[in-house]
Amino acid sequence: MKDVAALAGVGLATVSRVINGVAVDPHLTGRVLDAARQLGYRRDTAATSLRRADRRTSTIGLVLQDVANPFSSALHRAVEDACVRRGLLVLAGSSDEEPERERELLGVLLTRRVDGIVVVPTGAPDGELAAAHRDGTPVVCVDRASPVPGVDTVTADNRGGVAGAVRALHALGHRRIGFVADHTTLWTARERHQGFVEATAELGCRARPEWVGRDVHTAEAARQAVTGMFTTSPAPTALVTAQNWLTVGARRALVGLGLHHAVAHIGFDDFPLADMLDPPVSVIAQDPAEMGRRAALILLARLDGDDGPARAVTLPTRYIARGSGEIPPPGR
Amino acid sequence: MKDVAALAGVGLATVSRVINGVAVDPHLTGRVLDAARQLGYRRDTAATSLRRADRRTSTIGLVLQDVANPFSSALHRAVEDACVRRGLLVLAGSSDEEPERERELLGVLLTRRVDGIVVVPTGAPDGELAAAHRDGTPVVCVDRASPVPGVDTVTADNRGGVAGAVRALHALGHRRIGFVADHTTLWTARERHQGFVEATAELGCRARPEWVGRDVHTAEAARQAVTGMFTTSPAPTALVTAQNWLTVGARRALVGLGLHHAVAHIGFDDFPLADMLDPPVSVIAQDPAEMGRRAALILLARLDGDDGPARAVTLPTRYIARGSGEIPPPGR
DNA sequence: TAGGGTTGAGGAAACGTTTCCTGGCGGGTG
DNA sequence: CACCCGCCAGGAAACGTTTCCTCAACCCTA
Repeated sequence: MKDVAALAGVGLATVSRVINGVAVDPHLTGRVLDAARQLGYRRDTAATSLRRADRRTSTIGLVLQDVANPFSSALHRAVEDACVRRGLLVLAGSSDEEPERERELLGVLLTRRVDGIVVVPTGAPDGELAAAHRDGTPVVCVDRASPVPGVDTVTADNRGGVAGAVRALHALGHRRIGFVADHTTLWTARERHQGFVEATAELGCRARPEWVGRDVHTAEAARQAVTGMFTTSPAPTALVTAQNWLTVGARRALVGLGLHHAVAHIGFDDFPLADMLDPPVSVIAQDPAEMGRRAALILLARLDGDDGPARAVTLPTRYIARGSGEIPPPGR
Repeated sequence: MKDVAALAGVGLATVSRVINGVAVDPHLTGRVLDAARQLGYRRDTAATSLRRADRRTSTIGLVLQDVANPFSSALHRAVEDACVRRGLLVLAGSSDEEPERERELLGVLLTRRVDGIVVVPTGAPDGELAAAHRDGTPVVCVDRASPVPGVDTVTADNRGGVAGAVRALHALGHRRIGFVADHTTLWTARERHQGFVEATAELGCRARPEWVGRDVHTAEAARQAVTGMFTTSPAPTALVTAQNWLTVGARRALVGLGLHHAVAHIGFDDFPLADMLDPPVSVIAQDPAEMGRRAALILLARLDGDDGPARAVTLPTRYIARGSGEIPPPGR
């Protein structure tokens, strides 16, 4: 910058003004821009945000469960889209559901002085998250309830979604319904389980502990759990799986048992190619892109000075009937 | 930091030393750490990298085609994994195959003074990429050849992979083989097409222009192209699709025509659930995670001072026979 | 005991930028 | 014609760190 100023024969302040688009003698502006181009000048964001009055870095942090999970990457993309329009860059990382890693990641982001944070919280009490919120860095929790109070959240209607699926299965005549969910530490897993419990109770379905798998975290674990569930007697006639990978694992199990056309199955969260499996898989779809978009919009509003009370957006889920959920119980 | 120094009753330099783990009187260290904790002190990365001798920001940039594409997100994850171990943070963005967006993104990354860049280049001549390389910021191109010479690259053996698939189809008796590829601007699309052309020529297959679709960019476009291809006469008896979304589009087309068990089909690049379709889809698999890992390792080596000649790693592809590629031609 | 060497902490400069403040110049008015 | 006001560009301070340099204190040796 010093060199640019020297080459253009102006002061540093003028170069700064030109770079920042502040009105300046057009003649000087031209000289500065020429000099900058000639020297390949590039303003340093670190120094800029260090000195700037608002201390903004034009960067927001995004803490996902795993950038490679389709749900997460759709979310990532939606947040990115909302942010580029505002000239913000997204710093994304994977927590892998580990509270320790989440804290670490948040720490790094805060150290980088991000303007705001969008996080899919592991749910563990998190000092870093609380600190960020306390220090005035806007935080938005997506997909799951916030472990610290007073934070904006965007979640799906997990309970209602699962309950709706259970009711649909019941209406088809199913009375023995199995359920498989992720780690109990996860808010979504608990909510979905709760939705299942409430709906089955309300409908008077028989519930057996061996028809409910909890703390099932991978597709492979789901395959094993479902295989076990359907080789006991009596076995359920229908199944609800509470996460996309578990749904896939369950499909593998049912295909393996030759039951894929015999057992009704509804998964929570849509996934690519669900419509191309045999039979096509019915799902309770959430809209990760919309969740990301809403979260980003709230964050941007906070960055624009919105200091209203914490918002808690709940997005509806949508049942997509494709076939696997429309299989009647045997004998009907 | 000033406050910490005051509270601990030491100089700024001492606080800096303690924070950076430089040996200091254990008694003072304790006082400083206590004061820091008490005040919630957090060192500012911007200021740090501004002053630091090596000017390192502990951040690397990653420019992907689309963070939501499974290939990209697997790559992203692999790069992230390799980097966290070194305490580096990953700044990722989507170029959407638009050279303009790629330039913009690279510009923002360079302005942020990232330590290095991993990029899936659109292929358009890119001044920013060239500038980064020239200015000494290590750059590694993944998946595609670099538009600027002298840059490290990690690519898959696209040509060989497609040629192998064509040979396998030929060995099964297929003589009329269709091919669908992405935008001709993409290096991978050109390479894969080249592999197809070379292999068919070598084997003496009849080639018809209407059996080759190029510049097909979306799953829907692929569906239409393949539907058209298989409703002409004579139609191919086998099909190779050169990208994962095109493969999916082609599956939809074949299912729509009722030909999914009649036409042999091999896709380039594996995708989740390929094994669960009907029939399971045979693919030429590349290993995006390995590509990301290798790219990250090269980048880290460069950051460690490796200034050897540019490396060009070509990773082998692997044919995965699942069924769709093993369908013989009619009458055999 | 005195001097030199070594160790370790503090002060201040520097990193690249923005922003405040000052000073010069030009134009308008009395 | 002279004075005052306003505008605009330049100089310098400041942002939060690291690092160089200085200086004090201590120990060891002559």
